[in-house]
Amino acid sequence: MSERRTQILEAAVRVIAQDGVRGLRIPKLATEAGVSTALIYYHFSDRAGILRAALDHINQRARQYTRPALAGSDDPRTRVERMLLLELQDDEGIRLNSIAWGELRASATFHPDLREPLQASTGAWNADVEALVRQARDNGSVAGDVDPAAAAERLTALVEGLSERWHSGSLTLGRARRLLTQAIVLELRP
Amino acid sequence: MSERRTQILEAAVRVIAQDGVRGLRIPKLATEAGVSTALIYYHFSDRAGILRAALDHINQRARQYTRPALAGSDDPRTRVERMLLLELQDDEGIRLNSIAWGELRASATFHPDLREPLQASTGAWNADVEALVRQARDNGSVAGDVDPAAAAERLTALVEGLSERWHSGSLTLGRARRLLTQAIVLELRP
DNA sequence: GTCTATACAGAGATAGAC
DNA sequence: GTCTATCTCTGTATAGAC
Repeated sequence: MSERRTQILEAAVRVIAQDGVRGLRIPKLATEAGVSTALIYYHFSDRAGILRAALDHINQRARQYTRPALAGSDDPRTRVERMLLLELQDDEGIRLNSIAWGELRASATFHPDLREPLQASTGAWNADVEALVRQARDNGSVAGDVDPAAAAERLTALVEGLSERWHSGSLTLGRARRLLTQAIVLELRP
Repeated sequence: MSERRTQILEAAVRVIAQDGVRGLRIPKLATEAGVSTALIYYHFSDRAGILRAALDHINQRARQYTRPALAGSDDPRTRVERMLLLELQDDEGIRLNSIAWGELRASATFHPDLREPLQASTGAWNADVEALVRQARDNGSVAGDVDPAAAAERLTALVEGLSERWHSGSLTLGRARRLLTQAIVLELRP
C-alpha cells in the first residue's frame, strides 16, 4: 500500500465522518487529502472503489484499537465491558471511526455491495464478544444460564443503537455509557 | 393538507425507503408520485422542505400504527412487548416506514436541522414506553426495582440497533424478534 | 505520479403556457 | 394546479502536459 493511497484513505475517513458516505464529494476529498481529483482516480478505480477501500481501512483501524481489549490480561468479564465501552468514547480517532462505521452500516441498507463486508465485520465483532462472555461464564464471573451468543448479539446491537443516538445528538455520551454499563449487568449478572 | 401534497409525501416515503435520503432525486420522486418536477416545487419550497415534510409524515404514520398498542385493553406489560415488537414486523407499510425512519436517524448525524424533530420523536417514543413500564410496575407485572426511564431508553435503542441490522441484511427478522423478546424479559423480569 | 483543464451527465430549480 | 421546456450548477471522470 503506497503512501499516497493511505493518505487519501485517511482523508476519506475524515470526510466520511464529517459528511457521511452519501456526502463524500471527490473534490472535497481531494482538498482534504491535499491532492488533485485526478490523482485520486489514478489510485482508485472510481467513487465506489474509494468507498470500498475506505471501509476496509476503517475496519482495520477498528481491529487495531480493539485488539488490546480482546487480549488484555484482566479477567474476561472486565474485558467484555471494556471492549463494548470502547465504541462509546470521546477519543477523536475512535469517534471518527465510529461515525464512519455507523454511516457504512446505514448505507448498506441501500447498497447491497456493502452488505458482505458489513456482515463480516459485524460477525467478527459478535464472535469476539461471544468468546469473551463464554470465557467469563466458564470462569464463574458470569451467570451459568447466560447464552453467550445471544447476549453478545444483543449487547453489540445495543452499542450500535446507543452510538447512533449519541452521534445524532439524541443522547449524551455519559448517559449512553451508563445505559450500556447497566445493560451489561442485566445480561451477564454478577 | 391537500390531496396532492399527501400523494407526493407518500411517494417520498417509498423513495426514501428504497434509495435513502441522499438517494432521493426529485425527478425520481416526481415519477414515483406520477407528477412533474415542477409540481413538486409548487407544493414544497425546495428539496430540504420536502425532506422535513417527509420526516413529519413518517412520524405521523408511526404514531398512527403505534396508538392501538399504546391504548389497548390488555395489561400494560403485554402492551410494552407489542409496542416494541411493532417495529420489527414484516408488514410492508411498517417496514417501509421503519427503513425511512432509520435513514432519517442516520442522516441527522450530518444534518443538524434534522436533529430537533428527531429528538422530539425519539423522546415521545421513549416516554410512551416508559409510561407503560411504569404502569406495569405499579401493577405488579414488572419487578419493583426496575427504572422505567432507563429500561425504556435501552429497549428502544436496542430496537433501533436490531432494526438496522435487519434492514442491512445482517440479521433475520425472526432472530431480531427473538433477541428483543428475551431482552424485554431481562429488563422487566416476570 | 501528479497536475491543470475540461468534457459530460445529472440534479435542483424556474419560466411561462395552459 | 399542472405541465413542458430549459437554465444553471455541481459532481464524476478523463485527456494530456509535465
